Amino acid sequence: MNPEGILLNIQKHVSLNEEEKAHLDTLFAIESFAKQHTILEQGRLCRKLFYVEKGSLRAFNGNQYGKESTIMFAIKDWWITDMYAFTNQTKALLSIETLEHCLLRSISFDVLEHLLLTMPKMERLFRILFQKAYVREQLRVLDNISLSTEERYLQFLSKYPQIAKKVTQKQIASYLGVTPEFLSSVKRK
Amino acid sequence: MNPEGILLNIQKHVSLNEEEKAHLDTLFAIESFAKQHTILEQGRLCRKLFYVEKGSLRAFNGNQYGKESTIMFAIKDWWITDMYAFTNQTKALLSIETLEHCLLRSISFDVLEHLLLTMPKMERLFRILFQKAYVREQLRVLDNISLSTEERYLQFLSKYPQIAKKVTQKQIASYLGVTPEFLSSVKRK
DNA sequence: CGTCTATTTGAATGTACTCAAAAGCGGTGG
DNA sequence: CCACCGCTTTTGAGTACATTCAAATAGACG
Repeated sequence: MNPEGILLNIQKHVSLNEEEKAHLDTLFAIESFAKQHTILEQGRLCRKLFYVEKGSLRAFNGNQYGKESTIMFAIKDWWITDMYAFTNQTKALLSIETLEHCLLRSISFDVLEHLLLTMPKMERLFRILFQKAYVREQLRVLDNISLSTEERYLQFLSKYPQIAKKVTQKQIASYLGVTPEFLSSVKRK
Repeated sequence: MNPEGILLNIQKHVSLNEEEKAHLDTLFAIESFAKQHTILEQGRLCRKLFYVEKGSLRAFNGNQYGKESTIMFAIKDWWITDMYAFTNQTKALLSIETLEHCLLRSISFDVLEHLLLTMPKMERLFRILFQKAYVREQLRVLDNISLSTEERYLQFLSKYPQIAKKVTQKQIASYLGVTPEFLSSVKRK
């Protein structure tokens, strides 16, 4: 059991005894992926929820013209999946790719559903995580509808400096919802 | 106990026995507000979470120049608060006002926290609600960064036809993040 | 009926995109 | 270690999208 990994992170929100830790450790599979690997492809069934122990990823939607919109980045200690498709067990709206070598923990929909029903602490954990995730997305919506591109860019840099270091300008542009050319001209300002 | 109200809605997600229903019914206060009443004012402490039994509301952020950005509307069976400020028990980023006469059920932060700790079914309920809310906001972010104003307007109409009937053009514009003048010209198309 | 606000319209300006091309940069192979 | 390749980033010109401001029109409400 990695003392720096998923178990320690879970314990930031709920307490676990040794038995529970051992049990959870068996439920989350360990998966390792090379840089530039697509772990979920848009259109496919989304079966797993991932926790990032090492590395970084990007979730994005591609439209019919090839334009990509980045929904989220994930780095160490973040959870990532296409939550819409995972929740409804339907075709993914998003693709998720590694930006570097990644060490992930994964849990399938069925195993998670069973875990939630049998371990109230996990309902609490995910209630807390989803509550924070909801607040985060709502604040991003507020940024999107109320701030200028320049303000949103600066906000992104100050809010996620660790992510900003790992991703390209083009990927940040697709997260902000502008073209790379325009983001470049905003920086020039 | 209103058979059409909050208890029935909760039971769409978790089962409740008579005792639990009676208990919950006492925890959610009944509040009635006139049209155009501000139930939460930006800058004030956000103490309560509301459930809408009747009526409709709007949550919005006003900036220093008086420009308003609408974060959400709520109609019958929706929950509403400034979730950021409620979660952290800090000053509200949002104001919430009634759009018509409203009948609400409310629960304070402290009572809810205690309820979550003592009644696992409520952790499950709110886990489910926050999960859906997270997905909804994430899809809205995707719309915001990937669609044109016209597409987002049509999406809003088809996704929330009941809301569209109750709100002004100006309020829809502030939800989409454009000026009322521009929304008007988009409709003219 | 009169007042207040929402909606529409239009002109002028600023913001953002498209397309094309040049410049920068990292990785790979010779 | 250097040269080349592919991709990212920058730059610029032309066009489309969106805002501001002002004024006219339409609707809602007391």
